[in-house]
Amino acid sequence: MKFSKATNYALHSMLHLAATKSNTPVGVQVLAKKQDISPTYLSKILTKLAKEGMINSVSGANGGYTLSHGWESISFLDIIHAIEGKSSLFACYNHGPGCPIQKVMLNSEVKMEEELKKYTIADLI
Amino acid sequence: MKFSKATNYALHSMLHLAATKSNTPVGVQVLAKKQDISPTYLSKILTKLAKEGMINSVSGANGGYTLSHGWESISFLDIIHAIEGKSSLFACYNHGPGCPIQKVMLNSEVKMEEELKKYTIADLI
DNA sequence: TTAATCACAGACAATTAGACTCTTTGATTA
DNA sequence: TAATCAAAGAGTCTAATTGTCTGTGATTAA
Repeated sequence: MKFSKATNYALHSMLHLAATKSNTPVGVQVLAKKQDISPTYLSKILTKLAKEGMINSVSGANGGYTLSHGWESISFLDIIHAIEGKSSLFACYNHGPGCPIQKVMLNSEVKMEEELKKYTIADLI
Repeated sequence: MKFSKATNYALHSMLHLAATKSNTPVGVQVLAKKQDISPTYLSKILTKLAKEGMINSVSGANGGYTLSHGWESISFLDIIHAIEGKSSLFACYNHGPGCPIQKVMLNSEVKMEEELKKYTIADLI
């Protein structure tokens, strides 16, 4: 029961891109070096964000990644969902539908998600 | 990023014990059969709960487990912590101390924990 | 008192998820 | 046209999860 490191890398990459005022793309090497991981691995993580339309990838020499239009409204929850998926954190196996334990667990999970929805990367700049 | 199955088994075992009105101990076989897992495995999970003082183990013939005195005040969070540990869900690796991302993550986690603290097994009876 | 029942502990095994690396491919542009 | 880049696939290594099997010692019902 932990957030994955990939989620950490994704959030920090987004923060880096947001802190970069200019619109010139930031290469995966730069982002990877700062986080001390391999470019190929980070590339995979960023591809997930790109598929969700949160960032744009620019191919070619001096290419890299830029934030997509409307990035200011991307929440923490959006980024987390892009990396970890959207399925709920708790599953009841034996009890049938309407499990009272699951109700409590889901309700608690929603409280966390509500909070994660409130914050955007833009709030940290 | 999922709660473990062990947590599910622990919560359901607690619910079963609480729903058993009599004070006679419930054997691990009974609890395991209902949840369709092996008694030895469930025994390991229940031992964790016993070490935290949430349940009592009764050895000998017709032994088993009973809820400990004061079980009504045991929260969902207590049970989850007993199984999953108490460390936080998110860790920042590269950024130094005072990472703004971590602040948001921890804050959100606290919201979930506050909710899990509100509910007890007794609330489900 | 003896045999059954139980908790408990430790060793072991299988499966899955996490955290990567390596290599190739294909697009873009300096 | 050669360098630079993203993207995709296969493969690897490790750790955690999810168990099972076996043995030991305590307790008690018969």
